[in-house]
Amino acid sequence: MELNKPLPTRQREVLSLIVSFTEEHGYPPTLADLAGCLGLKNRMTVHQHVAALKKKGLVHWEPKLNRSLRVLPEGLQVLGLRPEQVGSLEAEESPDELLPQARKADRVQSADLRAVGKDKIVAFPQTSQPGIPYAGAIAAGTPIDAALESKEYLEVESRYGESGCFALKVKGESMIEDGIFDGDFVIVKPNPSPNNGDMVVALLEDGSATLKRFFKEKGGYRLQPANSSMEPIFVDAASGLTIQGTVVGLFRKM
Amino acid sequence: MELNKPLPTRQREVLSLIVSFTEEHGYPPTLADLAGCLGLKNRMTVHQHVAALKKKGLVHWEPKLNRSLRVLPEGLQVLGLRPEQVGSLEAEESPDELLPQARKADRVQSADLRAVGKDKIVAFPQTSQPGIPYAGAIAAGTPIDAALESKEYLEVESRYGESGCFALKVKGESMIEDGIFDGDFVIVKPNPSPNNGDMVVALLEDGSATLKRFFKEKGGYRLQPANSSMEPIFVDAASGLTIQGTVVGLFRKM
DNA sequence: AAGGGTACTATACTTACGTATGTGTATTGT
DNA sequence: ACAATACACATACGTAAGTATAGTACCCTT
Repeated sequence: MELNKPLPTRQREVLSLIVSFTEEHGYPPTLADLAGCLGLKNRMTVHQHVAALKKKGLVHWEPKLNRSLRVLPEGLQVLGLRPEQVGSLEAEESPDELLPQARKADRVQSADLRAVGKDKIVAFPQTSQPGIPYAGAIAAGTPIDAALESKEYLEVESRYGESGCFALKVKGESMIEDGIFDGDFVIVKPNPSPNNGDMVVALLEDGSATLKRFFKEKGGYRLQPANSSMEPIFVDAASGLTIQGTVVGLFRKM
Repeated sequence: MELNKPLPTRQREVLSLIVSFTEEHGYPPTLADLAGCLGLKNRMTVHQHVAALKKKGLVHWEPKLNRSLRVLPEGLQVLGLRPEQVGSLEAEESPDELLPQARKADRVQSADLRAVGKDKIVAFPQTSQPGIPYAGAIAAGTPIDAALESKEYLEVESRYGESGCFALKVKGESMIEDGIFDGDFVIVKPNPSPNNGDMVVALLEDGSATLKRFFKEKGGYRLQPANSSMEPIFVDAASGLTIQGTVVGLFRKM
């Protein structure tokens, strides 16, 4: 079986060290450099580790070419780094020893877990994000490794956050047949005039808000759930139906 | 007496070549590399030129250290380039005035390191999106206007983009009963070891990728679609099943 | 008990790379 | 005419750096 194996500790350390060494010195390390930083007595050990990294497609390394070592985007991803963060002389911890680097990666991971386990909507300070790397269509064969070099990013917040959109958490099953489940978040764009068939957030007379599809009919409006066990709501044109916006996106955490 | 002498043609060419070579290859050139690019038959000629450049303080060049050649800011200035335009990997852009104050401070701090090592400064865009305003649960009455004052934000990219996650576009209907439709984006976290019942991106022997729920069973694995009209896939433990990651989020554009 | 992956060491190469030394030719400007 | 500078080439040498081969040891899982 070939389940995604975790990168061996030492290889991850080497990978991380290549990044920090290159950042610090402005040129890539030699095997001897790496060995020295790792406290190894022999270059061959590093040679083996780097060879493994190359085989896994995480680094670029031309045979017999001095200092040609380079960490590929895939490698940065393994370390939890973004390409934009590398190459800048940013606040990094001492690159000399390498254990802190390894722990740094662990820290990122645990931070992620903490966020996942936490309440769904959290506002915590964050550094800039261009987006989520987009790796291609899932049925298109073997996309991951090759596609992650892509510069495409799935942009969510930048697309919706800036145009007055807001998020709502969905309760209930009224739109289940449209693939919107209880607990999902819909991204709503304030919209004065929805089109027929748009999914809208409607505010009813009684003050309750509901998520339905909007249809204009003779003498009023029909709010149609996507759940065959539920009945549509008919609203008279004269009564107070307020459309708060149309649904332009959906987000679900698992 | 020592007024600005114009840089000799050939030296300027060498200087420019160092920049472009480094950008293109990701590592600095050797003297032989430069000689080759310049059509010279001998490394010594380049050696002289580079030595002259070093003497003029335009490049950093450590004696006997392979590929330690680097163009200093002064050199970039001579070429009419701005330091921000020169990136090691690919990041660039963001002129000085857009940098937040904090980042400028970081630069001052890195001035030490510059003397020791590098001077390449790559600024990256700071779009700083806090997220999508979260307005509450949709069934909770009349939330919108009041809730928009809320300081809560639905964070998407910051949560997933940083931890090595990537996005895949879903093709097909195999997970339709789990509310994942054709055209949706799943956010995948690279995961070495999925748990039973996790939704995973699996790479099958034939090279195709598929989105299924993962179950470990005696003697192998079951990849279960969420579509009653489709059959589960059984994979023998010995054969090549690669799990590329588990699905941790879903995003749909409408 | 056997096999495989990880991790490290040691010796001994071959090649890549920087450098010293020397020669030569134009083109400048005084 | 002379020196100074820019530019180029060749030979040769020493070291920096990558690599082949071989061996040890510690875990795992089967």
